[in-house]
Amino acid sequence: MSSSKEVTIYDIAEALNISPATVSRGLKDHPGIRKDTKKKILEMARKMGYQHNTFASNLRRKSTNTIGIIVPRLNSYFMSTVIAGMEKVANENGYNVIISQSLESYKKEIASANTLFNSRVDGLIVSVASDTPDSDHFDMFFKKHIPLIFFDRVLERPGCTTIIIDNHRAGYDATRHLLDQGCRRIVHIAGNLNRNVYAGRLEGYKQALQERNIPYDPSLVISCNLTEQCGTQAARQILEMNPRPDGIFAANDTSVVACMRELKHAGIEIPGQLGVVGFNNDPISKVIEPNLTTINYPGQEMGEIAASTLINKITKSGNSSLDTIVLRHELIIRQSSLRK
Amino acid sequence: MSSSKEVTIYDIAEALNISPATVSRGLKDHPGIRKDTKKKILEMARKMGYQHNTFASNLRRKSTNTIGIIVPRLNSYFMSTVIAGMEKVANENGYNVIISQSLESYKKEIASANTLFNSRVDGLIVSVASDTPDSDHFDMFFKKHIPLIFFDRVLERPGCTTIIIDNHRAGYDATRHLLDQGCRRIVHIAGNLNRNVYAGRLEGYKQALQERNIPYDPSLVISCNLTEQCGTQAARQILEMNPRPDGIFAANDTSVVACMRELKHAGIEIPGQLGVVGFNNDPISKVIEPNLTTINYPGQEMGEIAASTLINKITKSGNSSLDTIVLRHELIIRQSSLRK
DNA sequence: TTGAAAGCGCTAACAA
DNA sequence: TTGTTAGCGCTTTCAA
Repeated sequence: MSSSKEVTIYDIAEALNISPATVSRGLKDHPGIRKDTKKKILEMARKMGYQHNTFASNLRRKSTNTIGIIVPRLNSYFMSTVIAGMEKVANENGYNVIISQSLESYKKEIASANTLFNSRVDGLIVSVASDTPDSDHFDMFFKKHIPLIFFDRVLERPGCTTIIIDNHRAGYDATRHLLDQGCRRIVHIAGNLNRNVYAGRLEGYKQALQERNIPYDPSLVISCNLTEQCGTQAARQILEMNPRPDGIFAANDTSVVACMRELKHAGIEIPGQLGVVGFNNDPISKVIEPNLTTINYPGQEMGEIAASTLINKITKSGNSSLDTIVLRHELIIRQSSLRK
Repeated sequence: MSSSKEVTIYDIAEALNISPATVSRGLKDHPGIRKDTKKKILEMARKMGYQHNTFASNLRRKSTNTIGIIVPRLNSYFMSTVIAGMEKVANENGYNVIISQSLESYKKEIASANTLFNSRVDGLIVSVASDTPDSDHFDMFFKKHIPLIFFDRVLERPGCTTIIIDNHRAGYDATRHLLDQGCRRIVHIAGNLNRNVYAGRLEGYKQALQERNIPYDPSLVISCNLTEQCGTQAARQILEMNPRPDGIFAANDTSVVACMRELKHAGIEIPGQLGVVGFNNDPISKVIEPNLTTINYPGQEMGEIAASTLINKITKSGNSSLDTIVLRHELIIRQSSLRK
């Protein structure tokens, strides 16, 4: 495809009348090479337009300095900050990243895992799709002792570090806040309950109710895929409920924002008739009116920690004892929930 | 790092008592290999846990079947649909993609370009950062005849296909619509005017004004980085203007949504006192109240076309005559601009 | 501090 | 239809 030939270390070696081995060493920061030799090599390399050949190097070294990332989707504020954090730490440590979206599909996640495996990534960071049933498709990584880290939407897998927030506690905090605001019939819009994040939030919801001696009513839990459509539909269900709920705690902002829109259309007053709390602190939460009370958690930091933990595992291949890293979250109170 | 040895085609060859070359051919869809031989090979490969070594293959073939993508940011709805489209087409054609965010920084864009160049991508798709002054950092790609395609935020560069919408026309449509709604003093919130997309939208704005014999007033153009902060600040500027503007056309939704919030806080009625049109049809445009009139354009399709055009260039390395591909856009009218 | 030489795993030209 | 063989460009061990 390319017309001009590639410049190799052999060409440099020849031009300088030294050996390729020396050139190879000079191009890196190999200890035990004379300073002026190194300078000569670097200069000549620049002059000749030398370009390091990653493949040859990877092939030889059997390591790629590349980290694979698989996420459900890129298009949320949360995810993009997570990935920015990962890229930052990775680059600082001389790693590249390959990003792959599963688009919430188990099938595509398998394909991504295979591709990244074949690309010989040195490590993998994953947040799983909503319908991923198990972690079998990552077996190949475990077999080859390629470190794998889950974040946010994690799977249980021994020896596999996970980075999460305390979803149970966050769900509790959110629900508790609604209760404190006088809500008694609180709908929970949940995601796929096979996912830790959504199961945890639901458990927190239950616990908060229990503490106030409010019986758990499964008919108030609407489990869906947390899309806009799902939120709209949830609103319709809520409107049909009798007696009408007086609160909503949703497992993400996107769905509940759509839900609020629909409810407002139907003439429901928020927070007057119905207090609302979301999850994620998506920028949208500051746009919807009334502004949405929501749970914030640190995406960038989560990404940075995931990447640095992974790189640690890659380099010190001894098994670290760290199994679960839990980051802080916080309830951000805005108007949508303030009934007092 | 990995403990177990890799299975190579030699191992398979040995196990089957055939030559490595045959194994290599069997593993692909090489024409002229007996069906049962091929079947044998594939079975044995599976049994032995063979894994294709991309590096060796790339090294040998001097091509990577990988496409590089550089974009300013991942976290917009538009960008994530673009990338989904690219991934789709790429995968269908046996290509992988490597995505890199410039985070709107020229410096980081250079770094990304270098990395992708060293990764020997077969082609590159770019939407440039807002402060990128020229395309010199892509020279290496041109020199090696590695096809490069710009989309959305493009640079002028002969021989380089660009995929865009008609920003001039879109800006015209948006402004024209506001004029039709009776606006006379229209503020334009613009991005960096060195970028084609923002320059074009401004030109369209000017043309629409001219057609109605409204003199162009530069003090009504607020050029910024189109972030939320920028929108908020724009609102403050607008509030100080005397006489007060009666319309806003913004080059993206994010900024103008923040701007609307601030204006509403200040008691301005939208669209009554001030009609608003955004750009992008971000999901947020359906959340803000009143819902935002905006320009929609097809992200997924743009991504698909970019990828397929690029792959075409890679494979048929003859220079296609296509220079610019212009996709359709449409004005989506919602309440924020309806003053009649 | 430098050099010689082997080989990472694969592919493709050529031969059979 | 299959096999032989020669590298792709780099790193690294061992020797000097």
